[in-house]
Amino acid sequence: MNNKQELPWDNPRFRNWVAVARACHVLERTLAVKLAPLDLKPAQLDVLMNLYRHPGMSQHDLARKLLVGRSNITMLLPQLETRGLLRREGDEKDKRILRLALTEAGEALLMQALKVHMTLIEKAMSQSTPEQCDMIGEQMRKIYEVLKEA
Amino acid sequence: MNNKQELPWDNPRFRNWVAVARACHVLERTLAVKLAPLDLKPAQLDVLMNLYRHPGMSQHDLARKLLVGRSNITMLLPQLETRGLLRREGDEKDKRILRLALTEAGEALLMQALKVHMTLIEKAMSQSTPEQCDMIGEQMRKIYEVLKEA
DNA sequence: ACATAATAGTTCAAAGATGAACAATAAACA
DNA sequence: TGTTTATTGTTCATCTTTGAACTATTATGT
Repeated sequence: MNNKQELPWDNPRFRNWVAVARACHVLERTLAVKLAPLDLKPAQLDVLMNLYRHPGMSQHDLARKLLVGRSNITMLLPQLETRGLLRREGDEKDKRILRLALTEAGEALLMQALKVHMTLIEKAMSQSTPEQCDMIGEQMRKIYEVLKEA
Repeated sequence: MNNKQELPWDNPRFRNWVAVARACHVLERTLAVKLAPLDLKPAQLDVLMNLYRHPGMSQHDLARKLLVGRSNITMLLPQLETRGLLRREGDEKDKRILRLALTEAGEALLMQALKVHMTLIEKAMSQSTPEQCDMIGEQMRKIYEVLKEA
């Protein structure tokens, strides 16, 4: 009964992934701090970003994009809608669907927030050469594809 | 009044970091699902892993390692202690400190959980060559160092 | 057409995370 | 020594996140 399997910490893949997770975590926390002056949380920024790129999205689409439950979206949107950052209007053909879009104010705030986000990411990714950076992105997209339907 | 700054999505660093964040997110969610049979959450697994590698840690040390608040640890530990997975005993010299260590049961459960975790990470990181994998880890450790004191 | 199944969004209760205020203890320093 | 400052862990109120149950609407199949 020897359950001394090869310990994960000796495995490069394991150690390297842990580094990825830690970098992600610390960047997320830092982003939260930097966004505080705009009264915006990372999750809310994610919403604004997706609506900017995909106006007319449904809540269900948004939830899938953000990898969260639909109820999360339901709880998240009213905060932003009350602040006049986005609009929700029912679809003509399918009365179940609410189509989402940014307002002028939402777009303006997004631009400010993106500056903050971009600055932070620049600080992080400028550690790597452009080639390294692209390679990292490429591998991560592969990982996403492999795991998303698992 | 042209606030059409260069859009982040055109910036490789931005797009590639987004890929990192997405990969992290989906792996974390998948891990949560795979750990469910063991009645263990990713956050709890993080605790067990750290206690295995650093027995005798204080709660404060643990919180710093996990990048969370001390109160978070206070809320997290009783669940595991009640299940007999870890011990908390006061330090002799400094009566403020509680020293943490895994029990036999805790170590056994950790080994099972690590198998699950490792399988998942293998699946993710086997997309990359060993060289790519090491490079990714190296860059991520740099990012962590740059951001952790920001 | 009609019954059944699937989908979009909401509600609600439970669990998690966060930060400020607090008690106990230790360290620093006059 | 005695006073002040720091540190450790806890408590508590608040905010998020989550998943299951629910309503309303559309799609499917007979």
